[in-house]
This record gives sequence, C-alpha cells and structure tokens, in this order.
Amino acid sequence: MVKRGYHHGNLRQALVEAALSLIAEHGPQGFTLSEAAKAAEVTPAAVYRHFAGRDDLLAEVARQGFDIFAALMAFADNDGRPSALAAFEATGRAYLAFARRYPGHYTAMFESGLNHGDHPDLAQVATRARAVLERSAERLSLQLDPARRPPPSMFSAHVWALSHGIVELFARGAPGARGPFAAEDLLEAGIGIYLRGLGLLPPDR
Amino acid sequence: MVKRGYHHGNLRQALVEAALSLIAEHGPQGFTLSEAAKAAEVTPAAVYRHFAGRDDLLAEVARQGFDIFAALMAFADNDGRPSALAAFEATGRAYLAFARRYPGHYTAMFESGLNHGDHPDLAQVATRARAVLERSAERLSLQLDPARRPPPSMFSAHVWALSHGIVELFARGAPGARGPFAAEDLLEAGIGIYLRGLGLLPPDR
DNA sequence: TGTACATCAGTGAACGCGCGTTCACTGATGTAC
DNA sequence: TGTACATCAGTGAACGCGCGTTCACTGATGTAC
Repeated sequence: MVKRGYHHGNLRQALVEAALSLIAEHGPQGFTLSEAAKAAEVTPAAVYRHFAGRDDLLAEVARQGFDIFAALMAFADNDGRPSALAAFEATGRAYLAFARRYPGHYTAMFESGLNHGDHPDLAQVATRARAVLERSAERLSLQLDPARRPPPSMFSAHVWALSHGIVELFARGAPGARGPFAAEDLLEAGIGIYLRGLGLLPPDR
Repeated sequence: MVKRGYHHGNLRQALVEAALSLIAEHGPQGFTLSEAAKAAEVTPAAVYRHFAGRDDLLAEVARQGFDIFAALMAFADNDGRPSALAAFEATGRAYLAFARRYPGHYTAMFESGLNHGDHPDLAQVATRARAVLERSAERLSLQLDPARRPPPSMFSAHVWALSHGIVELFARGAPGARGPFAAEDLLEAGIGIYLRGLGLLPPDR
C-alpha cells in the first residue's frame, strides 16, 4: 500500500475497486459502504464526497461493469467477422469469460437488485450492452430462411439466458446444482446444439 | 387473523410462511428473523423454540421448496408418459410454473446463498429433485443414437440453466434484461430449438 | 517569490436504527395419581 | 373428578454490533495579487 497524505488522490475509483472486492467475496448484499471505506483506508463519511450514498456507489460499480461488458462483447463479435456464426459463438464464450474475470462487476450488474430506473446512466449503458448482443444475433439470423426465422432478439435472449443460468448454477458455488461439467464446456455444447436446432450448423459436426 | 392464546399452535409452519412472504417480497437478504417473528405475531425469541436461528429457518424454507419442486417435477415427468419427449418438455414448463407460483421458495432455494453443506437434509432433498430431472433426461436420451448422444446429465443441465436464466432475467423485475417475450414462450421456443438440435424433433414443426 | 484566502477532500464523533441472539421469567398444557 | 407438578412454548428486557448517514471541523491544495 502506498503511503498517502491527507488527500487520497483518487478515492472515487479506489472505492469502486474496494466495493468490487467485497462484492466478489461476500455477495451483493455482503457489501457495505463502511467496509468499502475501510478498505480504501478512509472514513465512511469521506465516501459522501464522491457518492450520494451506498446505492450510488453500487450503481457505479454496475455501470462500469456494463461498460466493460459491452466493450468485451463488441470485441468478441468483431462486427460479425470472420463470420456471423463465429462471431455469435464468440460472444457466448466472452459472456462466460466476463463472468469469471469480473465476478464483482457481474454480481453488481445482475444480482444486486439495483433498480435501473433510479440510475439513468446505468440503464443507458445496460441498454447499449444489450444492443451489441442483439446486433450479433441479427446478423446471424440473416442466414436463416426469412419465412421461418425467429426474431433475433429471441435467440439473443436464449443465449443470454443459457449463459446466465450456467454462470449462476454451475460456474459458482451455487447451491443444489453444481454439475460434473466445466461451465465453459457446458455452454459451448449447449450453444452448439441450439444452433443446430436453428439450422445454422450441420446435424453433426 | 384468528385470535390465539399464549400458545400459538403451529408456530413453526407459521414462521416458514411468514418468511416466504418476506422473501418473495423483499428478496433473499431482505428477510429477517425479527420481521418473520413479527408477521407471525410472536416475539423474536420465540423463533428459537423451533429453529436454531435465522439461517436454520431460511434453510427450512428452501427445504420445503425443494420438496415441492421435486414433487412437481415428478408429476410433470409422469414417469416418461405419454412419451419421453412430452415428459421432458413438461418438466421445463413445470420449472417455470414453479418459479412463478412459489417465488419465495424459489428465491430461498436458488438465490439465498445457503451452503448446502451446513444443512444435510436440504442437500438431500435438493439431490432428489435433481435426480428427477436427470431421469427424465435419461429416458429421452435413449431415443438418440448411442454413438452420438451427449450425457443425459448434460442436457438436463442445459435445460435447467436455460430455465433458470429465463426466470432470473425475464420472469422478474430483473435489471438490464427484460425482454419483449413472455418467459413461458421464450422457454418453450428455446427448448424446441434445442431439442431439434439434438435430433429429437423434426427440422420444423 | 511570498502571502492571503477560497476551495476542496478529508476527519472524528455522534446519531438512531434494526439486527440476531441470550436470559431469566411465566403462562398454558397435559399427565400421574 | 380434582389436584400437584413436570414440561413446554411463549414473553420481555437487554446485549453488543455494525450499519448508513449527518455534522461541524480541519488539513491540504491551488490561485490571485
């Protein structure tokens, strides 16, 4: 830990990072403003120089999470290259990778019970993240017979839900589920079967 | 509310039901022993006549949930009648129905962060519930080419994860996701596509 | 270059609150005789 | 049928704790002249 004087220098971000560790370790509700302040070596009251309160700090954590998430998804999708199919599959893998790599962000984003209505900038970036996924799905859907293809937002939702379910049930110390498969393999196989069902993959590869 | 004397009569179950309402309404962490006691019109201390403490009460809620869940799944599966396929699809629908019908139980089971290791009877009934789903998957898998079929526990996990993801993201006031589809339709369509991918449904029905 | 002063980012003490849990107790119930 | 007594299921007060938040404050920084 670097010694510091009376002024912290970058307390705002230090608090966000302290919150991240706490959330990753103790769950969404295990996070307290006081502990975050302590971890940043600062009085709880100092937090109020930078955030309106506990929820506001939590929302900022989630916001940064969606920001990273959107960037990661956009990177994985790579504007549909080398192919819409490969890009779509890449976003699925990236989803799981994000959940593993940024557990605190993930928790704040999806398990903290934050009301997006109370945090407009959070809602905005969440919408943007979602748009990235839907665009990827949309590109892929163009390869399907127009008469029979489901709406792209639907299979975007399917893959999102499958990914999220796998994260919650099998990628953590989740209760009652934990399976014999690595989450990554489970997701990969699941998406493979799903895409075959859509007619986007040959019957067996 | 029925008037009661000094003795409650069935405080244990009354506390479980109070907890259920609180959990359904305020989330897994919003539940407190004190509030549950209050809702049952009893002193917090009285709870300790029936439960070892807060977590023990929560675990009992989850346990009863898994019990109902297992029964519901077994009913939906109906020992694979009228067909393994129909039975399997029925369990998927029943999963969502359970989540909707028993939101407090569902939350206690899957979102409360209870450690099953600390509650052996909870772990036991959870395992039983899971076995029902795996049996249904197993029956279905017999219809697949043995050389190419994935392990039944894998596609049981897929459907579980998809269902859970849909519940979490689309069937509640979940942040950042809420889609334009009814959760039921989303799940039905998702499972349909998935089963087609497995070769269990014709390319389009 | 030096000084006065406004601005800003922290401190530290205090608050009221609700939490889970404990304890000695007491009222109600049911059983033995 | 009536009474003594053990057992059980509640009460009520108290505890220590950590929480989010407020407030008057003070130390540090940076700018004007």
